[in-house]
Amino acid sequence: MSSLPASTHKHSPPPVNLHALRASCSACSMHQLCLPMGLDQGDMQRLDQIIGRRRRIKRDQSLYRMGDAFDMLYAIRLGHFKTYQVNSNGSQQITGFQMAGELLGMDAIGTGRHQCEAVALEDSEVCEIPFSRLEELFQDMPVLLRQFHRIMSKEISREQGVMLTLNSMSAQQKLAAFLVNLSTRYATRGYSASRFQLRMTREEIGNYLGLAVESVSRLLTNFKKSGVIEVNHRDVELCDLPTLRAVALGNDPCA
Amino acid sequence: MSSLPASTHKHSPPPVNLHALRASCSACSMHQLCLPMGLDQGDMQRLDQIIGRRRRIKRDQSLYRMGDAFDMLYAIRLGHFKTYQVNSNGSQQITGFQMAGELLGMDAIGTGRHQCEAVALEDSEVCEIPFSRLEELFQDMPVLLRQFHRIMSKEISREQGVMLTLNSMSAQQKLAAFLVNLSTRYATRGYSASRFQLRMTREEIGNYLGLAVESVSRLLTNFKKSGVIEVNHRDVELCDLPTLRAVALGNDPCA
DNA sequence: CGGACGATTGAGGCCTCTCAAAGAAAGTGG
DNA sequence: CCACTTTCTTTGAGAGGCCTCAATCGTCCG
Repeated sequence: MSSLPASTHKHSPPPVNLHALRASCSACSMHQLCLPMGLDQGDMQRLDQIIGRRRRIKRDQSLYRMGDAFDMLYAIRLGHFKTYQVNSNGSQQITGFQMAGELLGMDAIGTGRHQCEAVALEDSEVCEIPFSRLEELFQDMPVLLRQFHRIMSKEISREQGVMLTLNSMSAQQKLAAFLVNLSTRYATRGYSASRFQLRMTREEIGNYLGLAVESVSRLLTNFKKSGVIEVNHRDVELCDLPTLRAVALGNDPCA
Repeated sequence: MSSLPASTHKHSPPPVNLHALRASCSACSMHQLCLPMGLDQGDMQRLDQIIGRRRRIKRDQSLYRMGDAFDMLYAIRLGHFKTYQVNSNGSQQITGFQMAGELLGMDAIGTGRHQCEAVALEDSEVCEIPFSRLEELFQDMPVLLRQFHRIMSKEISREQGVMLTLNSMSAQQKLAAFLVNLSTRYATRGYSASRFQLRMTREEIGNYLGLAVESVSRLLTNFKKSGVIEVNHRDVELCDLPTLRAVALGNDPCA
């Protein structure tokens, strides 16, 4: 970001035959989940025009770092990210795992600087959304503004849910809730609710949930032995989703 | 909210001599912290016009409940609130303590229903801000919109900070960080950073921080014995703020 | 004055962490 | 393609921080 002049928006529009390659919102499979949700064709094109480019982020690469100046929001087109804050000790605290269709960078609006760091969990792609230009669009496009508010509001709700999880659940409940949450989000995106790959390490899961790596590992093994899930490295199958949900709610059918 | 027809905005403007009583934004001591921050006189009056009334909420009374339809945001004029979600077990999880100048209800925008419950910790007053009318103002007042985004963004950041606190701090650190946080917020409002009253019970503090009441009590006693704080019931004095900050960061000068 | 609520203090137990080690997988360089 | 390193994961044993249970005390309020 800081390595580029702020002239991206001065690029002349690409020729029509390149339009598909440019990956417009209307062509994007995520547009029903993402910022353009609810926009008509015309408005979606206007949004497209301000989205500078799509950018590839390799695994383990940072999209932005703590303290970076805030210019852009990022919509994940493809792949997965984690966001984390850095503790006073220098250790990281993961605050969320984001997947395609989700927006990154909203926590930076308040101060103008990024409050956390976003790192790709696998090779990923994001759409860069210059925030000042987005603000201009807000003046003309109430539907877009409304959708933006919905997204920010839901992020607030999500974090409240995490607070509840962290504070009032046992380790077993936390992990069950985590798996159910992933399942739901994949289902929303048209993927299987019962089979998916974990994009993060056990350590990252533990960090997010406030558990030691060893606890995560042990709990996964326990779930496997109970027959609730099948797990092989990163591959997970939720064999008994109802039971897993029950565990997350604190009803332990094994006990 | 649901008990009133949505015709509040049809009220004719009050006579000028009642204007002061109506507690306009410009007359409010919180206007530099609250939604009207940065607005010029004219814009502030336009905002004033949509703010229906100020409403008194008695101690222990709900401002809104989980599942209530969302119409309004609320700006706290006076007093303190807690917000909490209700667990599957029926137990509550406090997600925040709010004081004058802070906005309540933002987590409801995403779904149109309140995701948590807000209860007054003492007799309080709020300004009711009809959200649909606020959205109309956004179209004409970019400065207001920007401030609104800043506020929402900061709420996201705040919750990320809480996640970090809950996950990676010892009980002692949590409580120290909690006291420092209150201190900072009171200082911002022109009150003493070192002497204030706790508006919440020990149990509510524990609930918020993920600690048992007994732990909170013990820790407060320890801090008192160490001479870092003075505490008498709800009255707290932070005698040694630097040390308290150090404790919050994980450096225990007593150890 | 008495009941309810909140706060404090003590004793004991459990859940989860820490420490330790080894196996498995993935990536690296020859 | 294989040896090597690094990273990730698993499993075991033990310790500790915080919770739970229980009782007492102080305060508020009807």
